[in-house]
Amino acid sequence: MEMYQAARRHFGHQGWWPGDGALEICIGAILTQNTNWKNVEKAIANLKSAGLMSISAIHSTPVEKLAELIRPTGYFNIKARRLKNFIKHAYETAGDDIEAFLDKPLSELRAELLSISGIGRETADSIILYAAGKPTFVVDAYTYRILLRHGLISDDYDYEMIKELLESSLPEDVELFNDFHAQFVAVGKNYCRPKPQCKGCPLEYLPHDIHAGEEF
DNA sequence: GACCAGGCACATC
DNA sequence: GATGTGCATGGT
Repeated sequence: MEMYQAARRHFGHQGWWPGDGALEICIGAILTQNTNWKNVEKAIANLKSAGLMSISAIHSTPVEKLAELIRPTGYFNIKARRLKNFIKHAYETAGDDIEAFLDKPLSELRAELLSISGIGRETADSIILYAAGKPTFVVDAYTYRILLRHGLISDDYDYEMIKELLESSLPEDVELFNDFHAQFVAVGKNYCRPKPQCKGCPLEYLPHDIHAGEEF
């Protein structure tokens, strides 16, 4: 919590997800896999201008055409398939109604998303938190790196362990989970690079010797 | 030119 | 279960 407050003082409220509507958030979550968000924005703009911002429209579009439109995100062939997989599942279970698709208990939705090829844990949690508005903590490469550098986890922590640590250390609150993850990304982009460049990091005064599992 | 970016599935041991 | 590899564009 202390870490969140320090970041928030520096960056302010982030107001994520940068996207418009639940379906666009789901699409963005898939397209941003291992990819800069700027490239995702271009791809989403391409989809929009092609009139492909509904489940049914994407469902009836050939995967080759989707691949061409999302080219800027990299991995475009595989991501086109992943997007189709997600859309096919949503279409078959909820038709054109993304809200209806997302409207189910968190654990059920998570299991369903994870069963789709191309939706892993981070993508599933991003969809659950930012599109469905349910309290799950999104762990990403920045989260791992920042917690590691602060000695809050060891390098053998996997995704579920980090998620558990954060969720058990914080009040279960959608707004908090939402903005905290956004703060992790803001800190990570600006200060916590793979090659350490921690100068000026708003978290740098925080103690680095706290042991994992303790409140912070 | 090297390195990085809000991962994931699959092969192999 | 852990480790390695392919996927690919665009910015610094």
